[in-house]
Amino acid sequence: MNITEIIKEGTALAVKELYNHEINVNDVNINSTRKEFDGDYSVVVFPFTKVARKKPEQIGEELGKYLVGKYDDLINYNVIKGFLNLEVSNKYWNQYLSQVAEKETFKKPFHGEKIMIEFSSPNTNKPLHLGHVRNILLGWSSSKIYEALGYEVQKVQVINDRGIAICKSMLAWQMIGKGETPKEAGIKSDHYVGKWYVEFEKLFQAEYQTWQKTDAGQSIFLNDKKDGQEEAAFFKGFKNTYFNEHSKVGADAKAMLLKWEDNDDDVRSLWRKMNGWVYEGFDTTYRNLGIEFDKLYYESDTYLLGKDIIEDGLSKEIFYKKDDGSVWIDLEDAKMDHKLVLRRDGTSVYMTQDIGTAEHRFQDFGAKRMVYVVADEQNYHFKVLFEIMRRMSASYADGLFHLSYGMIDLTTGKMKSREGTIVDADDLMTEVIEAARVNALEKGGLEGLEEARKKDVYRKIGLAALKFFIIKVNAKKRMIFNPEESVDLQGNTGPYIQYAYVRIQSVLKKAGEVDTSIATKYENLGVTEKELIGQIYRLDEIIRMSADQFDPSFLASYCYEMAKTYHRFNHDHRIIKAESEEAKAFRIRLCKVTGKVLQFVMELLGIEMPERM
RNA sequence: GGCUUUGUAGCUCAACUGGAUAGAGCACUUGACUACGAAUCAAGAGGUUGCAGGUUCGAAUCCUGCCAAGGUCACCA
Repeated sequence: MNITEIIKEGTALAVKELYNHEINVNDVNINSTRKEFDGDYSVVVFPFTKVARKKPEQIGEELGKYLVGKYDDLINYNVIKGFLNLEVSNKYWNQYLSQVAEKETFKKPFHGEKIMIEFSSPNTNKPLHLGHVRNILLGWSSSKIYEALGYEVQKVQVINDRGIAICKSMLAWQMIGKGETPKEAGIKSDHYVGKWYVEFEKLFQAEYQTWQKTDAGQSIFLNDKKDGQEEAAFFKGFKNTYFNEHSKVGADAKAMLLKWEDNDDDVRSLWRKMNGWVYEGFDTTYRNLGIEFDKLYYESDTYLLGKDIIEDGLSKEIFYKKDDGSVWIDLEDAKMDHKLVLRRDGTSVYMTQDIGTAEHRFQDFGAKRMVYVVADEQNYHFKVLFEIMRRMSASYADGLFHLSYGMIDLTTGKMKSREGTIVDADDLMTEVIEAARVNALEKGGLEGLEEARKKDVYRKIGLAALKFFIIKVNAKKRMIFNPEESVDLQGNTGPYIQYAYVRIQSVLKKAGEVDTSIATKYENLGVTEKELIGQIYRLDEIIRMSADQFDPSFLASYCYEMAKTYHRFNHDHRIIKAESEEAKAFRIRLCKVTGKVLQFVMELLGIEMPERM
């Protein structure tokens, strides 16, 4: 049994014996003792004042005396206000360290449970951007965390490969692309398709502007405008209607979508060609980011799913049909609205697809837990979806989870494609790696290394800076992205943690073979040494917490704290020329374990460690 | 307007889920390389936790009401 459990159980036992009152072990409130006081763990004694009918200080004394008397590993106590500070023996810490040093891995063995995690989910008409990067890092990291807890994880990407958006790119390319390929244009292929999407918007805007001046445009403006509305404001709001009802290119794009749905050979082959370009580009981006998927779902395969489930639900009276033939669900008793699930022409909407896809995936993989990594703008959608699945009595309904994250803002405001402020994922990676290269050359720590390995280190450092910068922020919160800070290499950053690891490797290399078996004879543990072991001790707890809340940011601050303690330890103590052989053996062991933990946790965050930097 | 999320140092974020004097980094001011890597360490300054009430031995955290910002309320995805 580990020390925190001993303290909790001992306290519960003490309360029972001393005050004749039963309490739940988990209700014992303990935390790490603050630095300014003596001790390792503190028990909060206020909750016992009622049952003991004594002052907190007196209860603290009595509990402290009881615990220290009963358990050898607790060697001292003091009471300050309502807090009982307990000191754990050096022997305990030292033995704990030797146990951890024996471990081959911190990963838990497979226990049979499965979890599916969907993330990234791009559209094929545009390249990946900063928003996707946050999504991907959260999804990837959550996958790694659940794997570490012994789950079988299925990493899934849904590709939104159909719809009006990709038709716009296709149409523009067909109209003015003259059969050009991305290779001929010298542009990364997903960016190339994105370029035609932008070209379409230009064509459309030009057409729209011209139309606004025509008699037809003016008469609609004069008839439909609200009182006192400016012409520019009116036409801004009218854009969608214009696209759907008046636009030539809009009609062409819609016609193309219909042809696509009719399986028209020419349209389908153009669609396959251009999506192929996009996938090629995405693959490169994913590879550079260091991530991969186990399975891809294409919306073109799944967009018709779900209708049969709606029929089934209709017969069970979970849904109802309106006079016009459209199908709805009434969620008012769950404090939501009525929601459409089938159009009056019988075609599906977004919700229908998601209902069908959930069932489809469950049949594919059989995971009771399915996680959707999607930005918080879709909170309501998922709330509705999960409620519907519950009412359909899906066996996995309670295992559905929306990993909702806040969107990223820039220091200058929101990212908007129309204003050209979208931060592109490929550009971003190039920039951070370049910044890492410039910095590494300045520091000169890589001299003598061959060029290919140097490049690998630049990549690891740059990506660490970028990934850590994003992942250290609580997933649920909206965050502000400052490009300059994202390439910072000092302070609370990925490279700071990498540097701790590199220092460890350097020490271990210089030390050579050291017999660590005498480490447990070392008795005078210093403050930073104890602190470091105390942090190692918390690894499982932090992983558990990140998993439960689907938030890797806990692990990010955990490794930052640990790296920081290591740097201080490294500064305060001599390792290779320690004051005794026991001290040296102990510190080498501490270095090894710290290095292993740091590497393990950073891997859960999707960040690689360099051996030098 | 309904529902919902957020508001903490000049800036970017923490605070282990109700515990002790609210902590880090950046930026700013100092100090430490003839020490195992200075991408480091040590120190200084910086706060009415949006505001006002309430619950509690104890509130940044829970409740209520305001204020501000975001999201969402499509037969879009």
